[in-house]
Amino acid sequence: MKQGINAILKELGLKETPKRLALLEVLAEEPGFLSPEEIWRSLKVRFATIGLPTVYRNLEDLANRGVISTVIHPNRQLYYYFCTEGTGHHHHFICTSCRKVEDIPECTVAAMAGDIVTRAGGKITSHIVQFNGLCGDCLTGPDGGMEV
Amino acid sequence: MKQGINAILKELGLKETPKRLALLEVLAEEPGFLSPEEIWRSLKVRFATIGLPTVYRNLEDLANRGVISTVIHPNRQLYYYFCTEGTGHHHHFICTSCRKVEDIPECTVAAMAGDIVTRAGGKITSHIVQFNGLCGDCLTGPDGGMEV
DNA sequence: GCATAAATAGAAATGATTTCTTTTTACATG
DNA sequence: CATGTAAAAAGAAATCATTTCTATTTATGC
Repeated sequence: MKQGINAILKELGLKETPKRLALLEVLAEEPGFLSPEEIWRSLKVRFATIGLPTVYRNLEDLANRGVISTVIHPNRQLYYYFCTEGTGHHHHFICTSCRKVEDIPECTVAAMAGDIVTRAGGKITSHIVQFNGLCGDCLTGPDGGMEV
Repeated sequence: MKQGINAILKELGLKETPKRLALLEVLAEEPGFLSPEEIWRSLKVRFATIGLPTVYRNLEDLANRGVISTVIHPNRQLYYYFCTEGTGHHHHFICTSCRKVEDIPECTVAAMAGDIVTRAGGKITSHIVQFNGLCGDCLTGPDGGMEV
């Protein structure tokens, strides 16, 4: 597994720093999602000095490159998860109690809910389905997609 | 329209305060989504004294009761939108440029994207599809769904 | 080994959101 | 119409996740 991570970092042009590797190990060993602060606390056991900004920076970098994935919690905090499904874009079902993460195959939204319950046997309390982008006017208009 | 709002508030057991009514008017007249602070600035024109906490409190109350809906922006801020579709649960396509909000009917996720582009003529840059809930273990386990 | 760009520490700033306490107000009731 | 009461609001302050900044350190190619 460590070989795999090394190779991934090399591919992405990221340096193999001890802290970055440790951060990935922490995430890889955790079955559920973790908050930046939790990861930081875990890393402080191994490293006398490690700053929270370092954790945030690495998490953001790795998420942007698709190595790890983000979890939007109902409490609006950001959590991170090492997804074994690889870097392909897909969706998740998270348990807000034990933090387990299950992959969701593509299917009808309504059917998705039913499918999740069938396979995981749980209960869905809420879901977020939202598409972001530029509408036709903004795509072709004079200001051509300026972010607000 | 004002009659409608009055009736809605009465139904929900909310008092018809001038500021709450004005807040709803601001949202109703706005075609896109607004941030709490933008709403606050708009209301300060009409009210010499109105606190930002008042705006936050009202927005949260109204959203919890389904009168207005929330928009999760990629920047992780919370925006609000007066949805003319009524209180039924459905999904949105938001334009991050002009803030237009379009309703999404239920259909396949992949098809949804295509459908949105067909009807709105825009470009989808990202989307969030995430189900939240309790997995089977947590639902039936000893701690029976304690939130983490 | 050395140069260099990337990565980090540590402190500080940011900024959305919430909390707290006191005062005001809507409205049901008499 | 007066009034008691619980909801609503003001205003100030706190919270807290996240980001920014500058100086220092480190991984890696040559």
